[in-house]
Formats: sequence, C-alpha cells, structure tokens
Amino acid sequence: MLRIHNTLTKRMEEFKPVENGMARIYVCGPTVYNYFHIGNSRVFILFDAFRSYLEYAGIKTTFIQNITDIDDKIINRAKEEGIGWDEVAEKYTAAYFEDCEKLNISRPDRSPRATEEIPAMIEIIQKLTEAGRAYTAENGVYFSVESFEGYGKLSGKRTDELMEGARVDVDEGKRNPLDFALWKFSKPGEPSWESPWGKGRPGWHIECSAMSSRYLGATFDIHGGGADLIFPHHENEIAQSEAASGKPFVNYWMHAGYLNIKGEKMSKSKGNFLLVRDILKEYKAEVIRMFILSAHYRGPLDFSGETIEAIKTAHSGIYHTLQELENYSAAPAASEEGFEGLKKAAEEERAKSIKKFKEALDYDFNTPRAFGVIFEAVAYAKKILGTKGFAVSEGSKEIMNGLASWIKEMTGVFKITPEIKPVDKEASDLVKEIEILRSEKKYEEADVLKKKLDESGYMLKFRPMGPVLIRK
RNA sequence: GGCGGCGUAGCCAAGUGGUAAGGCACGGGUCUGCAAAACCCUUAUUCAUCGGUUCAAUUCCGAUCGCCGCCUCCA
Repeated sequence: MLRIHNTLTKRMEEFKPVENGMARIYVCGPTVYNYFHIGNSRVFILFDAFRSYLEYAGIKTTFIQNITDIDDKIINRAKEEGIGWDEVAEKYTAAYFEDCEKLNISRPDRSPRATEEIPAMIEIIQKLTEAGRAYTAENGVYFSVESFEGYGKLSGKRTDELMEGARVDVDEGKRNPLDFALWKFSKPGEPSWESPWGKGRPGWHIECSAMSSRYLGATFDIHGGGADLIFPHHENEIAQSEAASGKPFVNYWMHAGYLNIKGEKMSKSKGNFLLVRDILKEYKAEVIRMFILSAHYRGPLDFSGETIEAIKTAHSGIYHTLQELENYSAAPAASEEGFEGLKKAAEEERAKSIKKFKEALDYDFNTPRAFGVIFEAVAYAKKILGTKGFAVSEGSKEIMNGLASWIKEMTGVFKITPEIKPVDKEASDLVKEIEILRSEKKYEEADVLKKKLDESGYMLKFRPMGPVLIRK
C-alpha cells in the first residue's frame, strides 16, 4: 500500500488514484531562461525516480511536465542577450532536455509549452470571467481571490493576514491586493497573443491549470514541485482551477525540500547556484542522482563537495561488487560444487530484501531507507563472495548472477546502475604476466606491471575463489 | 509580525510510542612478497535543552535555545 504525505492535509494518506492502477502526475517544469542548477534538478530527479518506482510497483503513470517558455525573465534575458525572446526559450528548452537526458531522467509523456497552450488558458479565463470570478483591469485580467472561499488551504495562509503583509503590491488597478493576473496586457514591443480581452500574454499560474486539466483531467492524482511553489503558485492554481471546474483540482500535493548550499537555499536570485551541466563534468549522473535521493525528499539537502564525494565512494562500492559478480560469472565453470543451500538462502534473502525495499518506498517514497536496503544487499553479496570454499562453478555462477540481478533490480528503479564494461584484453593479459612473475618471485618486475594496471584504471580483488580484475 | 521546516555518532542520513537502519571517514584486524583504493570487525545507554503525558518517548504535548525558509521571482 502506497502512502503519500499530502501538503494539502499535512498528513500521510493512503494513495487512492482516480483510476485504479494508474497515477496521473503533473510536475512544475522549468522556466527556460537559463541552464538549470542542481537545486532545480532535485525536483526533476526526485519525481523521475518516483515515477520509475510507481511503474516498478505496477502502477501505470501519465507524467506531464510543462515548459514555461514565455515570461518576464525570458523577455529580460532576451534584451540582455540582444536576441528574440523565442530564441532564448528555444535555446534553454533544448538545454533542459539535454541536461535531463544526461541525468538519466526519462522524458515526460508530454512536455507542453505555455505558448502552445494559450487556447486552453483562454478557455479557463473565459469561464472565470463569465462566472464573475475574474475581471478586467488596466493592466490585465485578474482572478478575484475573494470569490474563492478555500483560498489559502494549501499554504495555510489566511487572506486577512496576507492583506497586512507589506510586500503585497497594491497597484495595477487590482480590486484586491491578493488578486493575481490571469492575462497580462502587452506593452508595445512585447510578445503578445490575441485574446477576447486584448493582446497580451498569460499570467504565470494559468498555464499549469490549463495544461494539467487538458492532459490529466479536471481532477488528477499528484501535483508536485518545489516547496517554494506552494505559495503563491500552487495556491493560485487551486483557486483558478477549482473556481473554473467546480471540482477538486488535485488529490495529493507533494513538495520537495530545498537544495541548500552552506546551509542556505540555492537560488538563481541569490547567485549561489551550481549548474547541473558543470557538475556533470565532475560526477556521473548516477552519483548525482544518488546524492539527490540520499535524503528524504521533503527535508532540506545540503550540497557540498564532501558529501557528494562520500556518495561517489559509496556508489563505487556498488560498482565494484557488481563487477566482481559479473566478471567471476564470466569465468568458465571448473568444478561442480553443491551450492544448493547457499542458493536457497540467497533467494530467501532477496525476497526479504525486495519486500523491505518496497516498504520503504511505499512509505512516502523513503529513498534513504531504500538505499539502506541496497547496501545491505551489497554486503550480503560480498559476504558470499568471501565465503571459504566458494569456488567458480556452474552452481556458484548461478548464485552470483542471482545476486547481481537482485542488486540491479533495486538500483535500476533509481537509474543508478553503473554501466559494466568487460575488462580489456590488455589488462587481463597484464594480470597473467603479473601472476607468472609473482610465481617466479620476480616481485620488482611484478610491481612495475601492477602499477601499470593501476594507472590504466584497474584493480585486482582477492577472494577465496581467486583474484578478479575490475575497473576502479 | 504571520506561517512552516530543521536540530540523531567526526561528517551525511533513516527512524510509522516498544528500546537507535545505512553510507563516508576513523580505529583495529585479515589476506599478501609488500601493499592497497581489497576484505572483515568495531564505533551513539543516546537522539539541541528543560519539563509533561505514558508501563514505555528519538517518536506525542508544552516551553526554551539555535539554524533555515515562505509571506515578491524562485524547483
């Protein structure tokens, strides 16, 4: 049974999808005016992993993630770069897809772009104006927050308290300072689209309401995003969507905690960010994903070189063990041994382990706990590899294959399975030479070759059944 | 000012009232001609502090301290 912490109720709830065996998910995507940073990637990686787990657990998913390709920041960026706003959007949309692909993030089922969904937005705005819940003012069409009783239910804010807030702007001819733009009239020279109210561009929040309902229905299962979107973005989405449809908008709201750096939230405006494409130059996607998934999604996660190095080492441990399992099993079977008991024990262990893995993820996607299970499986595999009398044979080969597939079943869910390439012939030849020299007690010459092996990125591991060559 | 989060070993990090997962590092040891990035073992009577509820609290309640965040764009 899957349980999810719902921001709306602030409780852990059993997941009951609108349609049995199906999860319809919408996650707020990027505004394409810059490359995305490791903080932005947290949400992308997290929901990609959750989606992957749901599929693994037998729940089909429909996953939509928007691309905000028109907005003030894009327009400003275009001015800075001296190119068209659409060129900016195009450039960073392409970069977003590139970076996501490098991070092993699967493509959403759809990646709708705001500028291509304007008719759907106009439709909602029209419903709202007809119902008297939106009005036209000097600078645009606004949603009337007063008209929506449940305003504040997601963020826990009260309208009267918000009104006292000094930072709510009061201009633009809005009837109420809390009212927000559905449609912004364009100034000369700005990009614009036709609408029943005049030329302009959509407000920030309306695109998500339009796209989610268009592709997932008026009520869908999961809406995700960073915690910084709870207010006002998601609060406003709820207001305009529910006011227009008269139906509950989203059943489960999920919000990811911040990615911090030196204890402070990483953000573009603070300038303390690290771009994913730069980090990818130093660390593999698997390590970055593992880093993101090493903390529970709702809590804060601090990025530091020290932490990601520790994760890198831990990931190498999985890599090394997996290689041993595969490289030994590639060896020809020598003698047959009776490993039935061991095989049975390993299979039982695997069943228990997979159960624990699922339990961890079924409990509000507890990825750190799931990692604990993965490392326990790796430790179990190492224990078997270190068992005295465990020799290369048909039977042990089968056990090792089983161990490898068990570990990969779990790492596969997170898409952190290291790629295992067979060792080069030169390297294995080197090992043979070293063994010959060692048997002849020519240690100095052997050490020269050992150093060479080391420099070419390999290491020898010694097990009761003999040495095995693996990549570092 | 309003609202929210966090504080668990040297560091990272789980913990669903029943007696502290896991990772990294350290230390000890093993294999080895030597060595190791290899292998094994060990490492929190204690969960920011102080009270309370309970047979039992890291978990629930209250207060205090510290850090971070949202209330404006932000994933």
